[in-house]
Amino acid sequence: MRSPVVPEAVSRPTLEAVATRAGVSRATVSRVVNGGYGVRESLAERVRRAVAELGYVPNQAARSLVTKRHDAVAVVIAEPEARVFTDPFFALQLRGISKELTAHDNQLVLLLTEGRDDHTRVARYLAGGHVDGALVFSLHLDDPLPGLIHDAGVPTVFGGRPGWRDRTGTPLYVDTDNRGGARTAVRHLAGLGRTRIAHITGALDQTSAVDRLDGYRDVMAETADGGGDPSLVVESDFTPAGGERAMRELLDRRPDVDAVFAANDLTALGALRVLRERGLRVPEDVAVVGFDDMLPLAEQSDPPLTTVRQDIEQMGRLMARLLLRGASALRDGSTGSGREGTSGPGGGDPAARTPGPGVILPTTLIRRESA
Amino acid sequence: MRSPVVPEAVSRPTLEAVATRAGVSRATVSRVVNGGYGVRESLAERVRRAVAELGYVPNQAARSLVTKRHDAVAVVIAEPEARVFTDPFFALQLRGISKELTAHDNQLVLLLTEGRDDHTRVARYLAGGHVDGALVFSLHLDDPLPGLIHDAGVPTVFGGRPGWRDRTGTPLYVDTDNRGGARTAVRHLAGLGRTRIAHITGALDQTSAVDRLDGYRDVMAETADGGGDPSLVVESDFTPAGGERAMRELLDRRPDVDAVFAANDLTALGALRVLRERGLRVPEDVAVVGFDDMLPLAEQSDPPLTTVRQDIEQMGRLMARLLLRGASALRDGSTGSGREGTSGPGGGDPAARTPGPGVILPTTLIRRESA
DNA sequence: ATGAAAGCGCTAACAC
DNA sequence: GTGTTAGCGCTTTCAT
Repeated sequence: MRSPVVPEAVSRPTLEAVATRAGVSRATVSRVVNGGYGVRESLAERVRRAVAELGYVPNQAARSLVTKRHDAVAVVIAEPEARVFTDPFFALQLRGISKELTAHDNQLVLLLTEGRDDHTRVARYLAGGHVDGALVFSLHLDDPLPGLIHDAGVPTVFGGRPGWRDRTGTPLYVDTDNRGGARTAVRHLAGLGRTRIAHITGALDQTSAVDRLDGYRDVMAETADGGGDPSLVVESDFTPAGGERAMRELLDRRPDVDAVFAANDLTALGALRVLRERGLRVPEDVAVVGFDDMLPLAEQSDPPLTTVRQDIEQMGRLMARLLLRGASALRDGSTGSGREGTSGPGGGDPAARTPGPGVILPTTLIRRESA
Repeated sequence: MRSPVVPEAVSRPTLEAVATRAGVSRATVSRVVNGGYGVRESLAERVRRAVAELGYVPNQAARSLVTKRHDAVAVVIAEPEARVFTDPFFALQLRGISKELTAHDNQLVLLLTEGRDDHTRVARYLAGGHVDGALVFSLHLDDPLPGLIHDAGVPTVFGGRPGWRDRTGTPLYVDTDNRGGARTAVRHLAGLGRTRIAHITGALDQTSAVDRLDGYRDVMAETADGGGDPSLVVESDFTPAGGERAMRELLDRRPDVDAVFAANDLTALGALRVLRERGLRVPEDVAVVGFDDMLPLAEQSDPPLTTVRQDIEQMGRLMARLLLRGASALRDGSTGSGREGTSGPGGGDPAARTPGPGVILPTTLIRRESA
C-alpha cells in the first residue's frame, strides 16, 4: 500500500524568484516583505503582486540565521504529576498565551516535561538559543527546573510566583492574587455570620496553596475570635479525593465547623460530597467557598458553588505580553524601565498590580448557593 | 506585525570555533556532531572534548537552511468552542504526542485556532515549510481547516477520523474504535437483561459521535426486539447540561427506558443527575454506561460509572509515530513501504487495527456500579 | 530610493 | 579519513 501522504518536494519560491519576477533586487523585495519602508509605492506594489502570484513565504531558517531571532517562544510545563491534565487550568493558560503570541506573529513551542531527564533536555534546548524566550510554569517549590532555566540566560516569565528563596534576583512572573482572593472568600464567610471557618489547603509545596492559606490566616487573625485556631486548618492536595479526606478529618475534629474555605473548586466538590453524606446542609449548616471558578463544575455542583474566580486565560496573555515586551525593552537598551513597576504591563489592564517583578491579577468572588 | 524582538544573547560558539579548538576542519566537527561515522576515534574524541569545553550547541537555523529539515512538528487544534479546554482529552493527547516527539528529538509547535482568520494563518504557516509535518485534530465535520491543510501538501496525520466525503484520498489518521466500543457498551447493557436501551448521542457533527451512534444501532438491530426504535435515541452534544436535557426528554418520551448508553462520560453524568432527581435508581431502575473513562470523574460519580475506556495518550503517541515514520520513509526516498498497511504502524501495538490509512485503537469496558 | 555584495552557521559534494 | 569549497535564503551595510 502506498503512503497516502504525497511528499511533493516542490521547491518553494525564494526572494530571488520574487525579485526577478518583479524586476527588482533582492534587497528591495526584502524591504517590502519586512514593512516596506523606504520603497517607492509603485515598486512596492509590483513586489507585492509578485509575492502573491508566486505564493512566496519567507524562509524562517534563513531569516533567523542572519537576524538571530526566531519569533518563537517556548512554553515549559513541568509537572511530573498528571494533575495538569486533569483540570483545564493549563489549557486555558495555553489559550491565552497562544492568542497573544499569534497577535505578535510568534510561534509557540511546547515543552512538556516529566522527570529529571527532561530537565537537562529542556535546559539545553533553551540554552541552545532556539527560541527568543520562555514561559515557564513552576508548580512545585522544589522543582529544580525553573532555577535551571533562570540560569540559562533566556528571557523568561514564570506562571505563578516561583518559590525560590536562595537565589538572587527574583524573576518576572504573573500570578493570581491568591492571598487577596482568599481574604475575600473568608471575609465573605465571616460576613455571613460564620465564626468557625475552616480551611482545607491545597498542596503546600505550591505557592498558590501557601498564599491562599496566608490569606485565610490574615482574616482569621483580624477576627474577634482571636483567630488562627490550627484545628480549623486541614492540609490537602487540590484533588476531590483529598477534599473528601480533609472534610472527614475536619468534621471529626471540629463537628462545630460552620464554614469551609476550600483551596480550590475540586477540593470544595469533595467537601460537598462528604457534607451531604453526613447529612449536613449546605449552606445552612456549613457554608462552602471554593477557588478557581472552574466551569462547568462550579456551576453544576450541588449546590452551585460560591467561589473565587481567577482569569486564567488572561494570566497566559499577560505572561506572553510581558515576555515580548521585556524583550523589546531589553533591545531598546533600557536597563529595566522604572515604569514597569508602577503601571501594569498589560497596557490595558489597570486592575493588575505589579509589585516588583511580578504582575498580580485580581480575583472576583462569584456568589452562588453554597455560601 | 513582527514582534519587537529579542536581545542578542552572548554569541554562542560556532562549528568553526570548535574546529579551531580541536585542530580539525569544520567538516570533521560536523561529522562528529552528526553521529561521527567515518571519523577516526582519536580525532572524534578531541572534537567531543572541544564541544564540551566550549558548550557548543548546533545552530538549528543554519542546519535547517541546508538540510531543509526542521525536526519540528506542528500540532493543530482547531476548536472554536471552548470544549477543548473543558476536558482533559487534548492535554492527554498532547502528552502522548510530546513523549513520542521528544523520543525522536523533534519539537512540538502548537497551533491553536479559533475562527476563519486563523485558518489562513495556519494554512500559510504549514505551507510555509516551517515544520516537517502536522498533527491535526479535526473535530467538526464542517471544519474547512483539515481540508486546507491536506491540500497544503504537508505530511499530516489526523486525530480522529476526518469526515470528508468529497475529497479524493483519505488522509492518515488515528482514531479510537468508537463504533466497536459503542457495541461493547450496548451489548453489555443487553447482557444485563435490559431491553429498552436508549442512546444519548454526542454532537453529531463529529465523527466520534456518529460512529458511536452507529455502534449502538448495530447492536440494537441484532436485538430480538427488531431494534432501532428511534424514540430511544436523543441527540445531544457531549456536555453535562446537554446530557441532563436529553435525559429529561427521554424520560418524558419513554418512561419505560431501562438503560442508557451515553455518548461520553460528561453526558452520562448529566443523565445520572436527572435520574437521581426523578427518584430513579441506578442501576436498578436504569443502567447507565458512558464513554471515555474520564478520570477522576467517572470513578467518583454517584454511582461510579461503568464506561468504555479509550487510551487517549496512546492515540497521541501513535499519531506522532505515524507521522515521523512517514516522514523518515519520505526522506529515505522509499515510495511507501508495502508493510505499512498490514502491520500496525505502532511497531509494538498488536492490538491496533489499521484499516486503510487509519489506525484504530481498541477500547475496554470498565465495569463499575452504574451498569 | 535602490542595488551589489558580504556573510549568518551549517552540510554535502568533491577532492585529496 | 579528512579538508576544501560551494552554497542554503535571507538581511544588511555600503555605495550609488
